Amino acid sequence: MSNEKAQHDESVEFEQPCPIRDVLDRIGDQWSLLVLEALEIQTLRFNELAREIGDISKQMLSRTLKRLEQDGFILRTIYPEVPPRVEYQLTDLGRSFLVPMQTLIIWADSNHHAICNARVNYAISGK
Amino acid sequence: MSNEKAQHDESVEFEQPCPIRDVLDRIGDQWSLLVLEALEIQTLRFNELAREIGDISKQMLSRTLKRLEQDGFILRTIYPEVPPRVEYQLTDLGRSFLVPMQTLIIWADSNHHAICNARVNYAISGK
DNA sequence: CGGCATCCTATCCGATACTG
DNA sequence: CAGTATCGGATAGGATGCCG
Repeated sequence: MSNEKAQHDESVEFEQPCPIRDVLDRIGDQWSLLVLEALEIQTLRFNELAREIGDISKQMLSRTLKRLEQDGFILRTIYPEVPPRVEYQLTDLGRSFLVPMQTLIIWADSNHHAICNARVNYAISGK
Repeated sequence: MSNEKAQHDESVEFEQPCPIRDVLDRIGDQWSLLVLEALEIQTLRFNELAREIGDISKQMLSRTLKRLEQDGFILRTIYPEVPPRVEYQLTDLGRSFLVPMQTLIIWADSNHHAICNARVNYAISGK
C-alpha cells in the first residue's frame, strides 16, 4: 500500500477563519467536554479518565486528549517511571473556558424540558 | 422501491440521557449557530437565509432549519401565496439560548490567540 | 500503563436534479 | 420560491492489536 497519505492526518489547522469555530469544534465533539469536566475535579491519569468517562474507547480518549493539549486546554505530564505514569490536568485556559460553559450548561438544564416539549409538539402536529 | 429504511431517518430522538448533549448537538453542527445568529437580526425567508450565510447548501439549510424548528428554537410560518413564502424567526427559547452563547462567543474571541499560541508551541516543541 | 496504527462502519455534508 | 430525493465523497468514531 503506497501510504502517501495517512488515513488520519493528525496535523493541526492553525488558522481558523472564525475564532468561535475553534471552540465549537472542541466542544462539539462527543468527548472533549466530558474530559474537561472530569479534569475539573482533579488531575487524572489516562486509564483513570477512561474509567471515569466510562464508555469512551482508548482511541478516542487518546485523540481527544491530544487535541485538548494542542489547544492548550490541558497539560500533560510524564513521570519517567516504570510502569509509566502520565497525568492530565487543566491549564488556566482550560479552567477559564469552563466558566462560560457553565452558563451554557445551566441553560441546557433549565430548558431541556422545553426542547423535549417542542419535539413532542412537532411530532404530533407537524409530522 | 421497498423503502423500509430511508437513507436519512429524519425522526427525532426524544430522550437524550444528558440534557447538555441536546444543546451541544445543536451548536456542534456546522450551521445551526450561523442560522440562529442570522435570525437574531431579523426574520428571514429560506433563500434570504441561504444568501446571508453564503456557502451553505440547500440540503443543509433545509435540515438545519427543520431541526431547529423541531427543538423549538425557531418558528416557521408559511404564507399561502403564489409564489410560496416561508418565513423563519426566533422563538423566545431560541432568543434566550443566544444569551449564554454570547458569553461563550466572547470567551472565544478573547482567547483565540491563546489557542493559536498553544498550537504553535505544541508544533515546535512536541511534534 | 499509555497510546498509536489499522480496519471498518455510520454519519455528515455537498452537488445535483426534481417536485409542488 | 421552497424545499425533497438521490448519489457519492469525506470524516467521525468504535474495536482491536501491537509496541514501548
